[in-house]
Amino acid sequence: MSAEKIAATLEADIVSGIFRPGEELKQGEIAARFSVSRIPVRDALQLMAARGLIDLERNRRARVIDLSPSEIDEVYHLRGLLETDCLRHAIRQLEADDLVKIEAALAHSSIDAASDRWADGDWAFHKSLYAPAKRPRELSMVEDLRRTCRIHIAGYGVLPTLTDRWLKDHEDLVAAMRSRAENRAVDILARHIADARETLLAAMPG
Amino acid sequence: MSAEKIAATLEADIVSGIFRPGEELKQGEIAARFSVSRIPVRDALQLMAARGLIDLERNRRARVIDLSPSEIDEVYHLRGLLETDCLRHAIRQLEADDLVKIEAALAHSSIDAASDRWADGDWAFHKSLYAPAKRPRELSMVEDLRRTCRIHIAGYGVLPTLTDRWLKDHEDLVAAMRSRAENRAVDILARHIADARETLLAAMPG
DNA sequence: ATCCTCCGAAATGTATACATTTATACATTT
DNA sequence: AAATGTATAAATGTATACATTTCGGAGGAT
Repeated sequence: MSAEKIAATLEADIVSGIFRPGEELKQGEIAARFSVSRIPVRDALQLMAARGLIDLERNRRARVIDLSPSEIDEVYHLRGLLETDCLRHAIRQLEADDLVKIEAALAHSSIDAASDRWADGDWAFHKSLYAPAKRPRELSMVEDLRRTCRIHIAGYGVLPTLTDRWLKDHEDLVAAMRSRAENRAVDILARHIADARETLLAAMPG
Repeated sequence: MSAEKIAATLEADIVSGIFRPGEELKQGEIAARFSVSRIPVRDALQLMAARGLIDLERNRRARVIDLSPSEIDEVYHLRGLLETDCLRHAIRQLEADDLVKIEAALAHSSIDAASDRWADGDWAFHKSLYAPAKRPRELSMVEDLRRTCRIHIAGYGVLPTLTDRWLKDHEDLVAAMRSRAENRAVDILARHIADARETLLAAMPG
């Protein structure tokens, strides 16, 4: 079991809420769990820190990130900025087969909407929206920000309330994209993200 | 010598152009240079990878990042998006003592403009502009993007041509901030960043 | 009761030794 | 001459052992 696989397994545990924000991860326990020495575990922890899943300080135990409401607020602000920018440029470069993939992702995410995999489907859908912009670095930054949100959503046990509205937003987004209505699509997306922000902040203490 | 210090020293070498884009970093050589084993060197390399200085692949040597012109283009686009956003929010929350610090940073950066520390002074100045926005995460992302640019600027031996214009932009930015002219300040900054983009791209092959 | 101080247990950091994978040079073939 | 295959050298990955630092509770002073 190599560092990458250990990191991937632990990441799944964190975004699914098994490890919650602020929880400590001990090198020795992880090493025992995967039957390896602490060396590859240390590598795995550094990889996870690079992806923003945990905080690492020298000589201190690793901790799952635990953001304050104001930090969460900044993350959602950045998501609004970057995701609407991706969407704008996606619409400007949209081609026919892009829409086919978007429709497929929409259908897939609708099926998963009520299951515990809703977050995976949601990201796959949004990723398909942003893909035509061809901005790999920007997309990767969005992915990091969304992962940060997801860790807290899972950790605080937030269930998507308003699933109906959430699904309708997705459908409206696709409709706006099909008619190249850039500003309308951006407005829908901005409110969509603002709604998600409210839902998480409402569940957070402090 | 701990991982953090090794990483800091190597970072200084990379942003100063001693190690150039694409150059390989071998664990053994670094370990010998700092008189430590390869374990803390591996930690240092992971830290550097997290900050975007090098690329790390399993079983392969670490390499200083080496972006294509189109990737550089995306980085400057992101800088424009994030830095203008920081500037807007800074102006909206600007207070008297913020301007004092900005003036000081401007004076300092003007002194360093002709020396080989011009990039440090430039970042210190821009950081003082964005600080009033109180967006630590956004500022950190800007810092990462700027570091990426700086590695290539140093590696390709780009000297700031147009230093006069560059300094005038800084003065104009401060003037615009003092009069809370949000749109004017954003326009100056956007062109300022676009100029930097052109200067680097012109020096890059391909 | 609350706050220090100190000490032992436990966790992290590092060196060494060895295993595994990659890279370089050279021979062989087309 | 270019391309392919192979062996040797060199680099990276990991386990173990030990050094260093932190954490948590016992004990005493306020």
